Amino acid sequence: MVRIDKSSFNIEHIANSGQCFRWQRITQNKYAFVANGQYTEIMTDKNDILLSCSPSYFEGFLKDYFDLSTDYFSIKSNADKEDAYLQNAIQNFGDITILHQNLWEVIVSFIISQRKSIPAIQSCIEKICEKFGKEIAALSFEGKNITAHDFPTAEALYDAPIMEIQECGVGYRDKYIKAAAEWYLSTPKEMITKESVKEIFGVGNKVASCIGLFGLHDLSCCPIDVWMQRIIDIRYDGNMPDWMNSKYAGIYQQYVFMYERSFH
DNA sequence: GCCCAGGCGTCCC
DNA sequence: GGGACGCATGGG
Repeated sequence: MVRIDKSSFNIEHIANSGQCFRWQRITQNKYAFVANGQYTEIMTDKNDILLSCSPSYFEGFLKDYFDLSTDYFSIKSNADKEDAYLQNAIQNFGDITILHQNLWEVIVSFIISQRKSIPAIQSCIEKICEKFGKEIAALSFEGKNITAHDFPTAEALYDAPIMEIQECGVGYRDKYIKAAAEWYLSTPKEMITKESVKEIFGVGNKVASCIGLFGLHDLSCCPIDVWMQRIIDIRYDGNMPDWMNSKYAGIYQQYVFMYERSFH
């Protein structure tokens, strides 16, 4: 078990942020997620956060996954003080970090995300993992045996019959997923950029921007989805605010995304 | 049943 | 370059 300082981030906000789809609530203050081929439980305990893993796993993977080395405090302090809407978003959701997720998982997840609600995306991805992902075993905080499924590899989805992918509720995106697997397996890793992912059939500007932000950790990426468009139209009177073109646009976008959704 | 969801490809101008 | 349209499916 690992105990860390809570002040850096809010697990409930991260779980509901729409950047990751495999964080599931177990109880009031406890979540579980699968990342890096491992099942981990995470919970709040007074002023700390507890993790159901070894210290070496935390140092070797989770510390980076949670993006604990980025200085979010200064990024938030540098946000435009004149922009009341952005400041309110930071006040309410500024405890979200941008996770370092697996690139392949992000590509597939955001291909699926198009024209789907977040709960629908989550259940869809869970079905894909159960069907094509390797089974993994782990222990809960209480020492109970847990079985979960890793996110499927590109090879697994490349080999999967398209009908079986379709059975996971992906709808017309089945062919996009196949195309992504083929592209990913045939493209050298160092050639993958927020621009080059648009070569994938089914990946446009918005999904590419999400891949850049969540999969490549390019914090300047600012995905313009229906919510951002609504915010530009309603909160900024049709004019794109400066922060959307700033170095840390992706982080501010995340806070604003959550803030605006909290009103609906 | 109805509406909409962290869009995209295609067609047309 | 931009606007209209169809798209599979599931949650609320």
